[in-house]
Amino acid sequence: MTLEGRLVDWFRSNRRDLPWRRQRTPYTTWVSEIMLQQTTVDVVVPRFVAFLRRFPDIQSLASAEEEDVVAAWSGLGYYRRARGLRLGARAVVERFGGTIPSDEKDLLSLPGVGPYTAAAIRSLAFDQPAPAIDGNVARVAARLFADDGDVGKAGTRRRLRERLVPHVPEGGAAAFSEALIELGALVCRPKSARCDACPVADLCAARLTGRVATLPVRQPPRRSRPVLSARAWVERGCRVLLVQRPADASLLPGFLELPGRWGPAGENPPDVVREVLENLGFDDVRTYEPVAEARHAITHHRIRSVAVRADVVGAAPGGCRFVPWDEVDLERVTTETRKLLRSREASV
DNA sequence: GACGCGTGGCC
DNA sequence: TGGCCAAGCGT
Repeated sequence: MTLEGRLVDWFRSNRRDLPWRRQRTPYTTWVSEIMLQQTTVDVVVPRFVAFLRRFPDIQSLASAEEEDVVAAWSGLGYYRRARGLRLGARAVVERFGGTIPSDEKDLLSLPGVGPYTAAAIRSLAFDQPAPAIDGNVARVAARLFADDGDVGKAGTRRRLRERLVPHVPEGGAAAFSEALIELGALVCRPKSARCDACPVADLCAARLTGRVATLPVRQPPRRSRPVLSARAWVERGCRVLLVQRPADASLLPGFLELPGRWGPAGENPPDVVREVLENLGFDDVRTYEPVAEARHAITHHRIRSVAVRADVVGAAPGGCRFVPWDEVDLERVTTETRKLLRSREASV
């Protein structure tokens, strides 16, 4: 049987039951593909279901407030994706009469839709012969064709796509595209390729030349650096002091957090907290002992967060405010601060 | 083309 | 634990 025939057959009997496969529409495809960018399936599944409940169609998403869409994205990371999705929905309503386009150029004109997502929507939702090359498929194809180009480079991905396109079966573009993704996710794994379970192992050039373990080629990732994040824990009655990150911050714009800043690992948290509170405009800052600690990671940074209890005199200056505990909206708080709040809660 | 952008899980 | 990874995109 042909390569494509075996892949599609394998997919038919091995495909996972995932919510976006149950109701395959351009909208569900779009939302799920954006959520799945750099994000694992297990994390996405519950968030996808909740998001679809909250924004069941493109009109509801287009008319939603940005902060509500971002809140629905809470914990998924890469929040630009949420803002792009909402802007994209508005663009679809305004420019395409509310119908998600199937044309590649039209799709690429939507914010957050790049080569992968455009191909995914075209193939999965419209059955067009556009194999979607994500990390999984790049790995599968690099091994299948024994291509030793850097799969992180656009040129390599283009070449792999051109090698795959001739295999797209007539009337089976969606199954072919998704089968490649699924094979990469379930069988042709980065570390342990389960070639014994692979339907195309005997056609795989990497397998035939003993290079499965060394393909695909990719640039080594950058090293992560340790960071100390010192946070102020200021309570007043049943309220806690929070600041809102600037709307134009590149990292987590608009999110609420405990006042503080990142710094080198050697800094003294109480000193940093004092400095931060004084810079906010508070007088008579007193710091006490650390009350919560958490570990977090943001691309290339390993963060050790320490919350230091402090007292201040005077009203909250602009940009920060005392929020009643029962009104702290965890969906609008950074994950780092959420971890600190939870850690404190757990130890009380 | 390199870098910034989040997070959770796994070993 | 730290490194590595996961259905990328925008600049």
